[in-house]
Amino acid sequence: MTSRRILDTKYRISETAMALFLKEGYANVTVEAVAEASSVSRRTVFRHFESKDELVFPDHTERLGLVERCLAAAPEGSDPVDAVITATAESLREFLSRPELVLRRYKLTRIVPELRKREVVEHERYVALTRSYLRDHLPPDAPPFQPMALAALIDAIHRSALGNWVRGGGATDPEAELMAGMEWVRRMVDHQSAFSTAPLLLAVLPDTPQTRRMLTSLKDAAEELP
Amino acid sequence: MTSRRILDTKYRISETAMALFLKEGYANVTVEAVAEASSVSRRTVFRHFESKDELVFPDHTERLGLVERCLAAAPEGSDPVDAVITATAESLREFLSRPELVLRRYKLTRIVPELRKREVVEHERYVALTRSYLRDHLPPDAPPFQPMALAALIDAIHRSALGNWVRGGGATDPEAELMAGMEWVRRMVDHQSAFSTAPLLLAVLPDTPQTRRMLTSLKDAAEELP
DNA sequence: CAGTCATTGGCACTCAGTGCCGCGCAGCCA
DNA sequence: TGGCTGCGCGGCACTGAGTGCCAATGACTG
Repeated sequence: MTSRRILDTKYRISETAMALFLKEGYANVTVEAVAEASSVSRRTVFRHFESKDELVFPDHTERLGLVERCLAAAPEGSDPVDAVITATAESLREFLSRPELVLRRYKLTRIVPELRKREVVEHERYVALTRSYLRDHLPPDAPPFQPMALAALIDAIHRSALGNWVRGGGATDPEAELMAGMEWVRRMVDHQSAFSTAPLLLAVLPDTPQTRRMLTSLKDAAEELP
Repeated sequence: MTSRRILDTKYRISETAMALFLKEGYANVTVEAVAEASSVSRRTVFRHFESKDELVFPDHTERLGLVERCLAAAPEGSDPVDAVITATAESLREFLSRPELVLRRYKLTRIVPELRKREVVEHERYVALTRSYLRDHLPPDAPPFQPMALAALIDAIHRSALGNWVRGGGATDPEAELMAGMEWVRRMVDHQSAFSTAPLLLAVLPDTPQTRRMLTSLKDAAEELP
């Protein structure tokens, strides 16, 4: 286990680094300068961070562990897609618990291509986790691309909700957006499986105002289902 | 326009580099060594490639241009999702036109984390392209996460098909897999939009052998539609 | 033949990242 | 109190990626 004291200095270094990057530009700030501003040696910076760009993502490995624990804690027989959705919601909550960090990071990643690349790689680590979980827990008769597709889909919605929140300066409700998106996913997956396995009963009706009204009530009723 | 002569030396350097990386290990090969083995100077290597890891992805910028042209060539009123699917299929075909490059790259990216990261970043450039296209061409009443979600989904299926092909040593039919996955996407999206906009007509029927048979024929008929 | 553009080579320089060693400062035991 | 141990840190030297600058070579044009 990593001690609290180490985590403190790690976050301290990260904060001074991000402040410097924002003020002077990422390329214009050497690791040496970060070390000086943080009152540590250059060698110590590289003990806490693998590389210069990681200075902007001090929380990521922690969050990855959180998601891993979430997935492992899911009950045995439960729906794997639900488990991934829950873990994603947890990850989003964790993100929102450090709003200043997320907002400053956003500013940096929009400006500095190097950091944007790193952000993409970090997200991939997270997607890889959920993907392998889905691979292990999805029914074996599912199409082979489903684990990869669903993991990418869920991550995209996660990023979209978080992105809208950050772009809006904190005005939106990202957890609600996430849940709305996840409903979309759930419904799509359910529709899919309904057509392949469940006993669906269909009929063609004349297109009259009456039948249209019936359709509308059916649609409304369907959307209110759990 | 880049001249053919430049492209030739570029690919020549890339090939000798990949051979060296496979033989001696990525970290053990300096750019200096690549330059020597390619009979060019170190400076020239860095004129053709931005960085050492780009040596393994000499075709990527080309392919990105291909996708861009494909999307731009899509007819005005056509379905944007179809346009993206077509462009993705084109990109896959382009991939398959260099099987040796793809297979060697796969070996490298599985072994070398650095190169895997770079691969992820390269894919993100492609997803960003389709995402922004979808953002511009999807109907404005679509959910805000749809561009991001669909782009991620389509790319995931693309990667899955290509990945299965590479892992299988060239045994599978990636274009068929791609199309199957895209059918899945299309059906999911259509179900979704059918429920929200199109005049769908539904009725509940008694669950009898007759109605079940009718359902089966309906389902088969629906799957044969373009 | 002179001039221009494109491609390359060579050189020097910055800086990220690593290995190694020694120091200081806890805590722990006698 | 004194010695022992382990962890976190600083200092230093070194490799190698990536860049800027200028000169040289070669092809193409008027």
